[in-house]
Formats: sequence, structure tokens, C-alpha cells
Amino acid sequence: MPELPEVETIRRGLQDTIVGRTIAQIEVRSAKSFTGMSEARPGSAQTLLPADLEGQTIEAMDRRGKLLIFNLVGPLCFTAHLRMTGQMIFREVGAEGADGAFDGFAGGHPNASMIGAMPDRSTRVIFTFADGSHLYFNDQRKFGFITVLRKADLPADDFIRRLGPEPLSEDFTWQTLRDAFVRHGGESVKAALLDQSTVAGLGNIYVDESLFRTRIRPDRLAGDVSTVKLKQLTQNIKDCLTIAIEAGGSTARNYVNALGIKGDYLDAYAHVYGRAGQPCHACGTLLKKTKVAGRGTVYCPHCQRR
DNA sequence: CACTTGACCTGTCCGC
DNA sequence: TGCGGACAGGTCAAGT
Repeated sequence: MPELPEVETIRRGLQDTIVGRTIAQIEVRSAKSFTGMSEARPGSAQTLLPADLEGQTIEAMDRRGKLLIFNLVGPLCFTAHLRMTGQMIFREVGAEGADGAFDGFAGGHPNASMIGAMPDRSTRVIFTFADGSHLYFNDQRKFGFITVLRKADLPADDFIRRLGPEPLSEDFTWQTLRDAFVRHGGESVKAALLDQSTVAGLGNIYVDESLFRTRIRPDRLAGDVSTVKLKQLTQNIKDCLTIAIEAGGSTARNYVNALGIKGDYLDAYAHVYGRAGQPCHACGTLLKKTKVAGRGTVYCPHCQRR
């Protein structure tokens, strides 16, 4: 659920709050949530563990696709993948509990009401900084995980090295999309776009939205998309993600940013995601829900005919 | 080999 | 009210 715009929003929030802070202590409540703690891995002697982060200072926040990268002063870093329900929530000293204590950050924000006490029952990892502030990694479904590694090993990381271009960089062009669609020619466009090697960071929401904007049916074969449509789709993906980042991301279920605040994209800008059965913004036809590439998929049967 | 389905989890919602 | 089942959808392993 957190896709690129949500992860980018979190990254910016953390860049503004935790950079320069030193990790004093880490509490891992769910071993599953930390790579190397539950599974016995070969070469485990080299696996870096939470304890290796204690005493380290956050240098900068980075992102690759849907992966958050916490750079530390020195040779180490750690990554966090939020998967479906992960959250990274920062709390200033004394702001762990009631909403009221949080006024300095979220007071007056229309979406601030959902902020709850930390930690809660979904909290899997707690970072305590030397100044007493906290970073909570919450993850209801325990699909997400944190991995500690050396910065030098990042490019070779199994997950990172398979990622396609960053959609908002100039590395992502209609030609790169064309090449990916050739590789995935026999699959649906939707499946091809969900594959992180095609372009990094798209998930169910922004794939449906980008396809609606380009008037392509999600179940259309990737190999059948014309050059004209490829060019439009490339631009629409960029536009869609840019607008979503400006809106602070999408909150379909439980996404919140680093300060615990929901995103505005869905209510304000979504054309199809979460709107099954409602009239199309362009033509008024009722939007249809189906299943494509194993995911719930919403599209307009009139605007997206081919 | 290309493509699809299931597993991993937990919470919510719906029908009976 | 309680209970079973479908659903939510990122990624990888296993299956067809």
C-alpha cells in the first residue's frame, strides 16, 4: 500500500526530523520484522543486527522505489520496506502518548485526529534516540522488514539491484517502458507495471490511476500498447506520482506519514482506485471492478476500451 | 520457459 | 452477538 509517493512523503518527514539524531537503543518486538533475526541464514556471522545500529547517528534519508534508506554517519546504513501496512512514525520527547502532546506538530491538521498513542499493538521495532525521542516501526501484518547493511553493499543488494528506473528521474523514458513491455509482452499491462523491474515504485493504486489517465484497459497485453500510448503512459505515470507526492500520498487503509498524518490524494485526485460503482469523472459511466494480475482493479469500461 | 497462484500476516467488513 | 469467509495487495516461492 505504501507506494512511491507514500514512501517519499515519509522520507521527507524523516529527513526533517531524525537526521543528526543518534540511536541509543533499539527494541525489536517482532523478530520477523528484522532481517537476520528470525531466519537462520548461511553466513549469519556476517549478518548485521540491530545492536550494530546502537550509537550510530542518522546522516541522511534516501529512497529507492518503495524502499526507505537510512544512511548513518560512517560505513553502515539500514533499509526499511513497508510492504502493505508498514508505518514509520516519529515522536518527539514526551509526545508518545496522548494526541494533545502532539499539538506542536499536528495541531490543526485536518487529518491529525487519527494520531494515536505510541507504541501500539502493531509496533514491531522501537528506535530510541539519545535525546529521548522515538521512531516507531509499526506493521500490522508483519510483511515489512528492516535490514542493516554496509553502504558499499547497497547496489548489490538482492532487492535493489533488480529495481527498474526511478519514475521521476530522466532515466525513466518511454523507450525504457517500451523495452520492459517487450519483455513482458504476453502479460497484462497491469502486471508489467506492477513488476518493479519495469519501473520502481508503482503499486496497485498508481497503476490503476495511470492506466485510466492513458485510457488503457488494465488487462490489455503489454505487447499490444502503441508507441503513442507508451509515450502518454510514461508522462501520466510521472504526473500521477508528482501530484500524489504533493498531496502527501494516498491513505486507503492505514498509511500515515512520519508524523502520523494521512495523505490526501485519494479523496482529492483519484479517478478510479476505491471508486468502483461510482460514475467516471470523464464520461459518467459506472466504474467497474475486476481482478487483473491477481489484484483488485478498477477501470472505466467506456474510457478504457482497449 | 512463461505465466499464474499461493503464502506470508492481521484486521475489517459482510452475510447468516 | 458470534462466526466463517472474502478481501485488502507487495513480493517471492511454488505450481501449472
